[in-house]
Amino acid sequence: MNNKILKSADLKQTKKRILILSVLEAAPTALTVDEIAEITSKDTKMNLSTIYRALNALVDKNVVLKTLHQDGKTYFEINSHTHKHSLVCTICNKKVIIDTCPLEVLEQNLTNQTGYAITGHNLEFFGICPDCLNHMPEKTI
Amino acid sequence: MNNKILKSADLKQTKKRILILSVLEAAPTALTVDEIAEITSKDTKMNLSTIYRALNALVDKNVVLKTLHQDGKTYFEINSHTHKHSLVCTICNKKVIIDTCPLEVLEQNLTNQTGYAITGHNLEFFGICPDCLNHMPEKTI
DNA sequence: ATTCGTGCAAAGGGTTTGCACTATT
DNA sequence: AATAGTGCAAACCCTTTGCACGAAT
Repeated sequence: MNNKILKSADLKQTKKRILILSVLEAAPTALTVDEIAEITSKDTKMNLSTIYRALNALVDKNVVLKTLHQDGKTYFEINSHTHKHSLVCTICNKKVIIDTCPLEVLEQNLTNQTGYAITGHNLEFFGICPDCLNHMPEKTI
Repeated sequence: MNNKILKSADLKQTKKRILILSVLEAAPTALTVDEIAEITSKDTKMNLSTIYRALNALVDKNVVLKTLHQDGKTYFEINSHTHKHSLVCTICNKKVIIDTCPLEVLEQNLTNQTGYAITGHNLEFFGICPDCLNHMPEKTI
């Protein structure tokens, strides 16, 4: 199946790209290059530039989505076209997926008001997760 | 007035910090360090690290907000506490400010669902502005 | 006088790129 | 055989940091 994705994206089907795609497909959330490297390393060693290049090729083909998060790292995920956002703990980085996106309506309004053809958006929530709240000294809350 | 901000933030009132603050206050939108350097250079030369350090000190005091955008640059703006988002043209980077934030309601729901204490969010819209739409060859639309 | 801000140059982290080599088609 | 992918090391961009000097309290 990943073969099909690569074929229709006009990319050669290499073991490494197939592996990267399968990792992204199995992931419940967007991953960084380091995370992908960590996961794939159990299977094959590959250079970070290989991962970057494979991902960027897939991004160009619109198979994968690329988003820069507030932690300074770029996250990659399969473009499922069913669009989700996340809520990240600013202390431990634990992440929860939000599966409703309330922004489509707003986008239509924005188009009407600004004339922009809106092609996407990026939304991240920040907060402190229940665990970190519990382990936090009183005075810092 | 900027003196007051600095004083109440427990920061020494230097010409450079006062200048940086006045630039941020005059700006209609969040600025990068380069933009701030460009503007302030008409007045005083200052090292980029000075700007970074001044801004980060103000961020620590919650006077200034810091956000990493999808272009890989960090944007700074006065924390007006009246919270806004932007719509950025992916071609020419022209930016429109959106002054309604529809997310506070959503945040409350998220808190109930996840137990996270939500401390903020980051939202950027992307699109193509009317000018760029006009100058665009048909086939690329 | 003390404390903190600043300039400079160097380092840092994440990402990209040039080149020679290897694999896929 | 031709084309595209990969590893390696170096370069890149933006941001941060150490240190010596200078300015604000």
